[in-house]
Amino acid sequence: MSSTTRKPRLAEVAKLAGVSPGLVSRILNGDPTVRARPETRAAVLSAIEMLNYTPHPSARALRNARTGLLGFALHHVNDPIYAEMVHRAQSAAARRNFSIILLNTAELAERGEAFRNIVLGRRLDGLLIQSGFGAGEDVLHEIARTVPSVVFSANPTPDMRTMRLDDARAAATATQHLIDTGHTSIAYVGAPGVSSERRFEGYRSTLAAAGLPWLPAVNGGWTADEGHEATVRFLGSGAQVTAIVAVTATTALGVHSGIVASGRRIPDDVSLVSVHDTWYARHLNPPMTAVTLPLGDLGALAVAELIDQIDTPRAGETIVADPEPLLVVRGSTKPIQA
Amino acid sequence: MSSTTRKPRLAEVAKLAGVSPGLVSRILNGDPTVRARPETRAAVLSAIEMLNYTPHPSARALRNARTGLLGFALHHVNDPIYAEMVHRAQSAAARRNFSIILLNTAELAERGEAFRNIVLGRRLDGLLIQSGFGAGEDVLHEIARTVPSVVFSANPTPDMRTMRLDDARAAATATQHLIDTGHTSIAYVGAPGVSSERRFEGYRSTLAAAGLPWLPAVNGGWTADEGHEATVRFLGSGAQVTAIVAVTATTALGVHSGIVASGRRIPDDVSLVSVHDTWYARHLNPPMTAVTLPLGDLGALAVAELIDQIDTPRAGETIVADPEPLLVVRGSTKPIQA
DNA sequence: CTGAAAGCGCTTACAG
DNA sequence: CTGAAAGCGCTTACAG
Repeated sequence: MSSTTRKPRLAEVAKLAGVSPGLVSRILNGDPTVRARPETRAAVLSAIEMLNYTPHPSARALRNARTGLLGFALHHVNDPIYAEMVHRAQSAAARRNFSIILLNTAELAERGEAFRNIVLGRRLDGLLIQSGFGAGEDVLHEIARTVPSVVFSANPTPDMRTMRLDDARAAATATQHLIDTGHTSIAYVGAPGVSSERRFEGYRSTLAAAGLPWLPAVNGGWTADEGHEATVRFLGSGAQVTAIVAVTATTALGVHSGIVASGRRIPDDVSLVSVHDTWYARHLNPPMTAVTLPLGDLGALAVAELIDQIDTPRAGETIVADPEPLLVVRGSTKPIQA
Repeated sequence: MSSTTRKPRLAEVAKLAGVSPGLVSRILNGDPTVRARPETRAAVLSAIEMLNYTPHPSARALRNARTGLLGFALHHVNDPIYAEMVHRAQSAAARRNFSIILLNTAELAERGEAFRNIVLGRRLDGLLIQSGFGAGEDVLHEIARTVPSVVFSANPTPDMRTMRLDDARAAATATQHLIDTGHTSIAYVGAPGVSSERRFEGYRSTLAAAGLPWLPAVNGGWTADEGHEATVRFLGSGAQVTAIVAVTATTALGVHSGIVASGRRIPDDVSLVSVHDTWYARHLNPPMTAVTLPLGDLGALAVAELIDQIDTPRAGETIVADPEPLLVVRGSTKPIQA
């Protein structure tokens, strides 16, 4: 049982190799000033190997004021869009010997104590923050100013590196597709938070530019269940739209089922476009037309960006990425006069 | 800019309160032998408050040989079932002042180096391991023996605390539902790994017990895309089944779309039951009948169990939880003679 | 070029 | 009951 064997320390490696602890440390960290004889170096390396030595991260962290830990503050880990993002962020971090700690935005925003304990208390090296999904985000932004951070947000936030997602443009792309295929009566199902407001604005302005009427946002929330309820209510109240733009992939799924539950057909009676594409979109019946934003890539990019920032601090508002939204046409939309 | 202000140390709190560092530490940690005068204690507390003091976790970790970090090794964070589990595990951990670090099983199994650096190197206090989904898991089990762990698995693994999911029973419940509603020609769409094999066995034995024929598992993989391809091939090859049991929620979605793509109707031509229920099941068209296993609860429970185990080590194979699979009947199944 | 020593910020036996 | 001191395992200026 190796479970009872204590882990070897640097000093033991040094003793075994017949050198000082300092030298082992220097070799381990690739100190360029080290000019140890090849056989000395080999002895150190083989001692490390022999003892299966691994440096103690807490000791290192204490010395270096670096934990190798990145926090990822999310509203919904179980949102497929962000799950993918987390997944990619984790891989990118691991490749650079960082680890990702999961943080819950709601918990953080609610309990100042949690924020203090976990974010400040853990001495995280950096923070990724999903923003724009609700109230209480001021707290998060405050945190973001005390530690290197990348914020995923529609609004470039002053004094913060933000990874911009062009919400408005994505919604505009979705809306334009519907206009291009002859729809003139188009609704938007949204959710609370700035992100949705921006998408609504993309929807509204695109319709306005085309000289078409727009409707106030139908409040659907960020989940499929909420999207479903909102859609059933909306269509049940006699709304005569021929097309809907949904704020995100989860909500869109609920809108999808809500349209069906209301006894209308997709796309014959109502066309549907989702902002955000995800793995399940193509498996729906009918498959969901969607606007792709490469959030997985952004997750990886944000980690790279964040680690760079930790190494060489830079301040200020920076738009790091701003990918072009891509339309993927599937079965949930069809031209109005077809 | 508080970003430049150094964080206060224990010693500074002590100075401000006019006591020794040791006493502050004792008060902070609720040492029961402390009998400080109320005003002394108050002075300490208010000094902490005033400086917004937070103990340095690396210093503590170094002293206590405890990091407060739990690793969660997963195959697919973006699988909705496990995303939910991670979410709940995170909450449960946060409540006990532990943090969850995301680990990728595939990376761990592939690169021994990653395993060494991250799992041993990080000195994680404990490990949650999703098992049964592929090859190379021996490495994981080896790790699990060196640090307090809880393994999610069908098979209680020797020398490990395992949180058992009764895969076989869940699949049996799904299959029995189909038998009860008159189906006699039922297929199973599976995936690689022990988990799926166990579910297959549940399927097979239930049919056998009913005197009905069973088919070899259709290999669908753990994703919707794979489930889709496998189903299209399977049905395209002229299979005459009237019902399918799918290994998990993601695969089931692909089977769903695969049936539709093959020109058959759900449930009129083919009924479909998913092992595992998830948030999107009810939003499909038609909604998916599923067998619920409370994986979210298990995630939370596993964390509690793990932390207990860290506090008071216990060894050996233990079946920690074994919830009853619950059938949720929705629109994707219907009686054969209806 | 390498070794000895101090110190990162805690906690806790040991004295008093 | 509380303080002074040692030590957790590293890293790195400082000597040599």
